Amino acid sequence: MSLHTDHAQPVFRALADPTRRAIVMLLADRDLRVSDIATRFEMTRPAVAKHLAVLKSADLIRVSIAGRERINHLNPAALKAATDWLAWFDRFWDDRLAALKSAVEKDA
Amino acid sequence: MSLHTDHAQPVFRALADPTRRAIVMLLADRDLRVSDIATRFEMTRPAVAKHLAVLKSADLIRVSIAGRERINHLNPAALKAATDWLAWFDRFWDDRLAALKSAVEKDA
DNA sequence: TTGACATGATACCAAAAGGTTTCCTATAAG
DNA sequence: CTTATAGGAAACCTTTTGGTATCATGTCAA
Repeated sequence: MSLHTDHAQPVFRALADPTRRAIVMLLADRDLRVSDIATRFEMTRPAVAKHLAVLKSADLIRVSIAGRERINHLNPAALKAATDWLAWFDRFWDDRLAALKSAVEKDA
Repeated sequence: MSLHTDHAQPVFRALADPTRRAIVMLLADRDLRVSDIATRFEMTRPAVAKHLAVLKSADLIRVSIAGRERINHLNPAALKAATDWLAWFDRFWDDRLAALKSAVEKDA
């Protein structure tokens, strides 16, 4: 299976931390600067900056520089790597497919 | 948003490790014992057992005991927590695509 | 030009994660 | 009964992770 070429690794790694998932959701709503994000969590700005670095390395966020400010915006397309990996298992828990499968097997 | 109640945490945490994702794929194919899995990786059985413990704690695998053997089988339904979290962003990049599309059309 | 602000960079720390080795127990098989 | 097999459990080690405090730098504004 081509899933063996594990390009989803950085994305799953990034999403493993609850703070980072919360940041992703924040950025889904609007673009934010590091310090904007930091005020919304009970942790220091450098801590948030580290989380952003992990998200960046997974290409989940992009940064545009405007003067002394760096605007972080979400790149939702990067989530596709994870979605694709998970989609491979759809056939297992889809009840309709399971029903169809047993029907087909019975028929055969 | 109800996603704030982060029940997806154990699943994302479990999927963050490439070995564990590989184990999940193995178990999608067939049920296996700990030592069966261990032979397929370049690590010891206790190491694999630890990975299985993480997967169990996310309810991604279930164990049935048969004599001295413990059969691990996948519980694909547990992946739904992660899939649902990611699905929240589907409409987001759908919107983006729509915006892109209209921009392109405007340009033409 | 002189601060104030936004952020990067570095050093450091404790805890968690991923492994290994070793040992113990329970069951199956000869 | 004795031995081999399956796997749990504990002790230990190293690297990574998530976080802090502190300092350096570039830019905007008075």
